[in-house]
Amino acid sequence: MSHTLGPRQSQKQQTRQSLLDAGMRLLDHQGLSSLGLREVTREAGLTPSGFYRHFPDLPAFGMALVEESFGSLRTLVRAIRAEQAGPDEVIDRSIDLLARYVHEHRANLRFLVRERHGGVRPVRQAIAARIRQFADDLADDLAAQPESAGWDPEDLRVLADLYADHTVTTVAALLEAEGDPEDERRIVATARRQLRLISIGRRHWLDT
Amino acid sequence: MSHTLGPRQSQKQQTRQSLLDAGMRLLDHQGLSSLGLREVTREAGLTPSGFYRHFPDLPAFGMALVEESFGSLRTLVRAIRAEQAGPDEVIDRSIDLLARYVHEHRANLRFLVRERHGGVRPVRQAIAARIRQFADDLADDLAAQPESAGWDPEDLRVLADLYADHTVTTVAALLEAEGDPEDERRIVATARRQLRLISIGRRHWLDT
DNA sequence: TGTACATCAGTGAACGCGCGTTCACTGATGTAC
DNA sequence: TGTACATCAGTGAACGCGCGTTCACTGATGTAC
Repeated sequence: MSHTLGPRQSQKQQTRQSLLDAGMRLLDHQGLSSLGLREVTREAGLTPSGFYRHFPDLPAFGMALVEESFGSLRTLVRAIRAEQAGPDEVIDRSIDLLARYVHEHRANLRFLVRERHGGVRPVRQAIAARIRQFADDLADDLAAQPESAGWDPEDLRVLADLYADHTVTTVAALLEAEGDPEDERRIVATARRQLRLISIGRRHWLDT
Repeated sequence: MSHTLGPRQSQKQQTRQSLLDAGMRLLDHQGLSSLGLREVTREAGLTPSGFYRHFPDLPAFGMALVEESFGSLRTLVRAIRAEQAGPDEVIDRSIDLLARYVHEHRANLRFLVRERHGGVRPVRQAIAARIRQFADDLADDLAAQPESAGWDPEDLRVLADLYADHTVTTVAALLEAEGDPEDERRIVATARRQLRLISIGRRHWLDT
């Protein structure tokens, strides 16, 4: 029995979303651990006490922001996994994809990069777990490729970690560029060459 | 005309240092932007108002912590530069060095890794500048090596960036291990293999 | 060396302020008949 | 369809609290003679 939400429910959901949006907006300029409840409700146009109709407390709000940010990342991860680790043109396409995503989901990515080593432990752990999952998936993808014939599974995992860390580092660098096209081009070009160097290393890994 | 500091001066310096130490202790569990003046003076055993005999305000205290942390890093950077980017045993020694430094300067490194993408812009910029300087120096070192004959200087700079970013990533991973020997061994082994893969890529870079 | 005055690191009280959280409330939406 | 009661998202006042900063002070250290 599906039915559309009544005006009450849908209005509530909208308010909840406006709180999350306000939080993300404020987190562009500050860390999660210095984000205040009154600050968020002020930005969202809600009474401080109204906050408690949507979240039990401030830490829960922080975790909701993590969920929200990862949600927006799912398609990026899927797209990268579909492309990663082939010949040069695939590298080029992956990096372009990354650069485009940084433009479209700047706030979410900045939040994740910042809080990855931030002051709130549960948030840090949640982010680490997702990145580990990404590397695990990448290792599976690599194992399925013909270039990986004869590879020790552990070595493949090490390679996947290197790709994953490199991706995170590149995202962080692109964010730091603050949209400056010159900086972005330089970062993209650097990332490309680094991936190329890694794939050369991969090609000759079993030579010795 | 050199003369030892009188009791007043030396006591003042000692108090200043105890404020910095207290700050570093507190920053193990939280971000700079949520660090409070009263919190710091309480931890240091000083009156809140006494703080102003040593720092004009809280942001200045934050920058002093950056200075302090980089000071402890200088010898690490020098040691890594002396070793970096040769045959396998040199890779091994560099990584061991890194792991040792993480143990000895945990608080300083955690602070830098955390605030590298943290909420305080001047701090972020100061840290980025130092890492860039590290990569610049590394590029110079690489250029002086015989393996770099025939290399485009830009490619060398890209390689140096890869080494620098990899170093930072490894430090962050070691910090996350929280001293657990099992985790640390795994991280060190992974970092070693990744550096080896990169050096293989470097060896065959000019082949194509 | 002894004395009289200056310096200044650290104290403790006071300030105004914004914080997170609680509570009784209001009034639009939902439900039962 | 109309009516009477229940629900509950959002309000606004109030609370106790710790914050950063100021200020006049104290008493040990420094200096001049």
